[in-house]
Amino acid sequence: MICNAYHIFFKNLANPIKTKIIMELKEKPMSVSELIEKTKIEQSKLSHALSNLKFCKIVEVKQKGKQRIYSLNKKTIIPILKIIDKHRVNFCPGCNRK
Amino acid sequence: MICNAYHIFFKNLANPIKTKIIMELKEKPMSVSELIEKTKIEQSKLSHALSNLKFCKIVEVKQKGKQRIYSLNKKTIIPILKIIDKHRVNFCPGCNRK
DNA sequence: GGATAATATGAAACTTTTTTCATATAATAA
DNA sequence: TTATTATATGAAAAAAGTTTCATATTATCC
Repeated sequence: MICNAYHIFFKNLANPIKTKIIMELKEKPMSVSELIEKTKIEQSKLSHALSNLKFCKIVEVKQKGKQRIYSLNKKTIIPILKIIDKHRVNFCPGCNRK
Repeated sequence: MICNAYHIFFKNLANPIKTKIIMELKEKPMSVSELIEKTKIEQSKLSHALSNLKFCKIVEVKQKGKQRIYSLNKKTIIPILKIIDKHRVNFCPGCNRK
């Protein structure tokens, strides 16, 4: 997997688990255990997902003792989420319901 | 399929055929036959792809005689593509090679 | 109305992603 | 240096997405 095409990057956003992680990390950097607790996503699944997100530099990691603290690349992700929010309001009015 | 989650929208961008279509429509609105000619994507494949893009309002269609003219929702898509271009320059320097 | 051109659709086959599960690794504490 | 906690990894199974192919639809021209 090489991140040299748009679609590789977007695969990370095209998956509900990965967007859930992103939403959580939007709040603050977190260790994996904290993410597990907040998202209720199973450990190994989370780990696989984080590994993809890291690959495309959507998140980055720092070691802190036994823990790894993941943080969001806000510079890229926040503006994208904003565009989608707008898109839904403007073009998918029916789509905003749960 | 309901477009009420980020990841549904992004599925459209997470696929090389769909991004190819987007790149083509960035230039100008086009009929399906014109898209076939430019992209060399097979008719039915193109049609399926366009149907998803349309669903999420990434493209829209207008009938013109027998033809259907597809056009890109530039308001949403152009800014997103720009963000990714920046992202690659800033965070994935190794990823820009073909 | 029938023929033709342009595009869409449905379903099965195929491919790619995700999930699961068992196990590995790495850091710290005892 | 062993035990424990935190996280990662690989591979097979399961699920989801894409392709293919045959056929349907729709608009126009005759």
